[in-house]
Amino acid sequence: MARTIGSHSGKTGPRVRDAAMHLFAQRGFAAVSMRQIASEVGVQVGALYNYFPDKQTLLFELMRDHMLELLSAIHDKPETTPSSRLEVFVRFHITFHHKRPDAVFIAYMELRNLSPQNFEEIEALRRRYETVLEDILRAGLEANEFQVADTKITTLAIIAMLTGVSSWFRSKGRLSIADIKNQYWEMVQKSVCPKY
Amino acid sequence: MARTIGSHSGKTGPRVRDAAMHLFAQRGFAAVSMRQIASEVGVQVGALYNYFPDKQTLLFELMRDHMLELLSAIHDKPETTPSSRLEVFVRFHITFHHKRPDAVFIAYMELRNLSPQNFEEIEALRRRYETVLEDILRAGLEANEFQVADTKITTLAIIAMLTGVSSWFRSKGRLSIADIKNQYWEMVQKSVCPKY
DNA sequence: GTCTATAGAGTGATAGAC
DNA sequence: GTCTATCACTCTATAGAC
Repeated sequence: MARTIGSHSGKTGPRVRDAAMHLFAQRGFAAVSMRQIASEVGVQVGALYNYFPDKQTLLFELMRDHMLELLSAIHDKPETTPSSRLEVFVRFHITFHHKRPDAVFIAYMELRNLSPQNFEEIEALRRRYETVLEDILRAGLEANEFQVADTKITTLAIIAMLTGVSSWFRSKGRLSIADIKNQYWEMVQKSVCPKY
Repeated sequence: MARTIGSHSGKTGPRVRDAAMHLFAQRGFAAVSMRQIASEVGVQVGALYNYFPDKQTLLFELMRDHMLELLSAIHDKPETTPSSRLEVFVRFHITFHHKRPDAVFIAYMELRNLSPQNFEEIEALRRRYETVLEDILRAGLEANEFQVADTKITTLAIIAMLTGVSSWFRSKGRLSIADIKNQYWEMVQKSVCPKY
């Protein structure tokens, strides 16, 4: 939309981030120009540089904020049973990612467009998240509630499976997100169960 | 490498494809220029256009050939037991994808850089592959060998889990690809098992 | 089949007016 | 805080020489 000249009460920053998030998710970081972002927001390209020093930093901040939100939203309760902790994790992961399809897509697809230093920072956050799940699996292993050959591999396998939901789930589809959560929880539960 | 002037016995085509595959996988389609591909091969940019009409077609052909190879390599045997067919599928998927990390990466990451028409063609091939697994799950369900709530969801969940291996497996790592296959097969097997 | 040269458009980022 | 104008490149793709 065309805008008139002048200040607009400090709302441009969030609007730029929203527009960038959406465009990056849809077309990819490298394929989106600063002019396209500006046009989506309704400002000229020069105005964008009031909110970040360059395009790389914009990408980094979107990814970092997403990971920090993820980490601050997961609340594992080590005092409960491993099986219950695992169920909470599975349902949380699907819910959280389902609400932020653009951010999820960017976090998984644009890692290679980060500068080496920014990449390291995002990777560290991702590893922290994986550790939450791995701790649950280890606790279940020690309590003989789970049977897994290798907690690290199982962690990566479960996260890959759960995150995959974002790539195909459409809310107009045959199944509700509640159905999906139930089914994924059943699959995960069985996959870590001791063989009978 | 610098090259001298003249023809080079028809080997440039494959070399261009290899270079493009590697560069696209590493940096992303949109971030790689025709000049970078030419430089990697050791020719000037104009020479590339002897082998494809434009950059979009180059990407499409890489993806299409990968999917066709995948489809021609999977040999499901409907006359054997569902459990055996599933094991063959799991091991095949990991093996095939493990041997072609660049092609796998491109096939999953660059879908949005395809023109709508090319996208449809690749999607159709991907669905054909998914159907192989879904048929196995349906057979197992009918034979009461498997218990799955929804064969379509389970198909997508298993493929996401298996394909995830490519994103973290490094041959120098702690576990061999044979270990990985065994562990993934155990997880998949348990996840579709009837509850005891 | 490959080269050089170039057309024509687009890129990220900055300077200075308002 | 946003605008306009611009710098200095880079991009894909093509034409025509060899």
